[in-house]
Amino acid sequence: MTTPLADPETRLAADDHEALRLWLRLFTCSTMVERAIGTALKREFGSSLPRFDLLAQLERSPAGMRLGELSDRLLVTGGNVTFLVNSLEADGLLARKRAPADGRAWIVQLTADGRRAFTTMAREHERWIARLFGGLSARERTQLHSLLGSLKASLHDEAHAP
Amino acid sequence: MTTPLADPETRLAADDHEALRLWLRLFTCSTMVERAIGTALKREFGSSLPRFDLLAQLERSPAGMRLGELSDRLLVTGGNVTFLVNSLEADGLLARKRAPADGRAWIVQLTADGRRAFTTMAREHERWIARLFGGLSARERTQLHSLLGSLKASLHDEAHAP
DNA sequence: CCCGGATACTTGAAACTTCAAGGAAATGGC
DNA sequence: GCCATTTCCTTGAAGTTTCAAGTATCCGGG
Repeated sequence: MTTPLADPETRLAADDHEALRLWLRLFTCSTMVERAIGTALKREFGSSLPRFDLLAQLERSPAGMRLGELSDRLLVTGGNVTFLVNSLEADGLLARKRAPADGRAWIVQLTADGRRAFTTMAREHERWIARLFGGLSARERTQLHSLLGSLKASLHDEAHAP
Repeated sequence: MTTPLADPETRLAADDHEALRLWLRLFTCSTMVERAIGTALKREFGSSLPRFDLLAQLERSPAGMRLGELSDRLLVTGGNVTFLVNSLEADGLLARKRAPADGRAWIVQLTADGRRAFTTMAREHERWIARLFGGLSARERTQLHSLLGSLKASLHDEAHAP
């Protein structure tokens, strides 16, 4: 029997499988953390990860943010942002106001209640995250952060390439 | 000015933020890949990532698989598996049969159509994955795979700890 | 000014997901 | 054997997300 595993085609297939396993593992880790955090947010605060993430974006933007920008940052569709903003607005955690120079756009901004609610959740949230990633050493976390940075940059290029 | 950044409390807070940034990056990478693959699956085959993932599990288990096992592997609830299996069964891609020694359980298995459909999609899927992760060097992919392996193991411990 | 095309957001339908409750079957102690 | 408990799956309601289509507004060229 010859050495079938060394020919280019087979090697390419092997590379593909290797990337596939990498993706599967990335997906699993992300899902496990998502579920842990989502469950805890619901249990402790009756909230959810998407709601928390949206509030987190607003908290970083004291001047407020357009729905479209939220859509870009949260990596979800515009319709979903509308849904989430409506819900959070109904709960009094954020407020819409008209964009100054654009009659089509809205600016959303945390209310005092929203800031308070987010701060409370964020404190616990950080503890959960620190615990979930505490199984890795500081060095491992740094390496992982760096590698994911490269991946993110290359994914971004990829998305703008076609 | 003293060295406020070195006291234990501040250091802990800094660690928390560091873990938070790591989580944010992990989440972003995972979401970007998910959306790229999901969009392509819908565009090319009118399918979706959850459906593809379920078929992928079955393809690895020629003898078939219980719904509960699918639930564990896909990291989704039982109700969700029932929904997906019903849908894929209606499309003729998989078949239910009774579990031999357990009257409560079902075994689901790919049909010939299901295997054919999965194979077609999987070929393209691997290309997309290879392309999405192609921005990393082989060495980077290996390192990332290894670090995510550690994270996954520690998350698993964490989930069984309380 | 006005029109065609882009942009910002909303809407409604369908897909997906979770949760809680429930039916049927297995399991273990007695 | 029998009953309490657990396990496996299904169901129905509620919530979330996407997609495609629609409305209103802005922008640039004529």
